[in-house]
Amino acid sequence: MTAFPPNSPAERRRHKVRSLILSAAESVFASDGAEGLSIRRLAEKIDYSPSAIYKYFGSKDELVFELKEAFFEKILEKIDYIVDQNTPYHLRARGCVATYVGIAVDKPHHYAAAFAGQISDPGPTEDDPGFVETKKGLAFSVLKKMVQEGIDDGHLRPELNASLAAKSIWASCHGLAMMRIHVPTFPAFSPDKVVMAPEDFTAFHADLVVRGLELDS
Amino acid sequence: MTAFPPNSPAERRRHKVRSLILSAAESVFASDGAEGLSIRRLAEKIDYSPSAIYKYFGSKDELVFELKEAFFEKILEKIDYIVDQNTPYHLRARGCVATYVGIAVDKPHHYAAAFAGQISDPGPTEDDPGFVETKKGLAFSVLKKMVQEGIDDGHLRPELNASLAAKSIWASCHGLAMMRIHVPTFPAFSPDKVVMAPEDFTAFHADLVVRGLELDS
DNA sequence: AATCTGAGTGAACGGTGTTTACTTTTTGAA
DNA sequence: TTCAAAAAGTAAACACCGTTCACTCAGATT
Repeated sequence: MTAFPPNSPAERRRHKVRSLILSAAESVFASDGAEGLSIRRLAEKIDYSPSAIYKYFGSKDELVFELKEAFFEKILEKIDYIVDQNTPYHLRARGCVATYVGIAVDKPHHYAAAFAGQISDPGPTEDDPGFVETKKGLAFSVLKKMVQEGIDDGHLRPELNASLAAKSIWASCHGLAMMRIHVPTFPAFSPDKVVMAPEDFTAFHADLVVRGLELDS
Repeated sequence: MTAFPPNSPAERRRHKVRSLILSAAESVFASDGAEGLSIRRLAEKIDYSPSAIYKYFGSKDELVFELKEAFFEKILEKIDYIVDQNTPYHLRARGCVATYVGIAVDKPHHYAAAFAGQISDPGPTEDDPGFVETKKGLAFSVLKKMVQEGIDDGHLRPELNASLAAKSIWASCHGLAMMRIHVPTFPAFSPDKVVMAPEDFTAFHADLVVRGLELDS
């Protein structure tokens, strides 16, 4: 029905309106988040009726999902770029942490929303095989690859499992990002508001994370 | 106006209704989160009118805030108990991580909501001096105390700043907790769903975090 | 006994996401 | 070129939401 790239005039027009909706939504979402993004106000902004939007997106969630995926693709690209560089492992690792956290802090609503899906109440549910193709899943794969290289190079402890280690790193980065986003003055809150720029703290955090994996010296 | 503990019959009655609201809200909140907690349905559940609730709480946010604070007080208590034990530093540190993450996973809606305040868009805002008296702030102080002891005992690198180190640990724990909450199958997602119980992964994560602070051996 | 205070209520206000029935425009074929 | 079918767009309604306001009424105070 909707081919990409669009070749017929109809498809081109449709694609254009779709993009219009997405870009208007993007700007609102970036500053006000998902809660602040109202279908009605969005429609008004682009001079369409609210119901028109539903001809392009099945629901608000679906619209927001595209924004989140596009955002995480940007993270994926930057991480991928760093990991693929021909520099020592520990530099790349530190670069990943700084970049990841930096992007998250730069677009806090995007980052927080990207993880704020529904909360699974009970124990572990069955595995989601589609996760690996998610932007998040791909970003994880890249991270894992880097860790594996660190192990193979002899920089990291050989008994480490790359997948587990990467998950731990990811969690640590996620935590710092979320702290920066949700605790306004992190890491400089009272009582001992440490004199350290947020970027320097990120470097400090990265250092601890990397140290945890390194060979005992 | 409302004394505590209540001594007059009127105060006792008021306190009772207040508790009724809170406990009904607590059960809904625990299973459905803040979004799923509707003042109207809550009122219906306890056989009051929606407006009645506003005689006890200024807003839904205020009501939810009490639930979150009570929850984080529980975290604080447990962490405090562990830190004050007379066991080696590394045991207490690992215990803190496991306990913290365990509570968060056990009450995911509470934990996520406790951090899901408004997102501060721009750079660092001015410090919030009241943070230190928050339950979160108190929990941090306890953690910091433990790290300081680890440094003084000679278990951790002496050049470390206890406050910074504690913040890094906190962030790492927060990250794991949030991952467990928001990525349903973490840490066992595709493609290499590692055969490791979530609790064991928490222990692994704790190990890496602790290692990052330890003396080079 | 009269008054006043405060608990509780019903109805409304302004907002939300979404659906339905409808009109208008565009398309593609006879 | 005409005409039916498909698609784009819309207005109005549905079912919610948090919150406020004017109001009643029971219980405590004077």
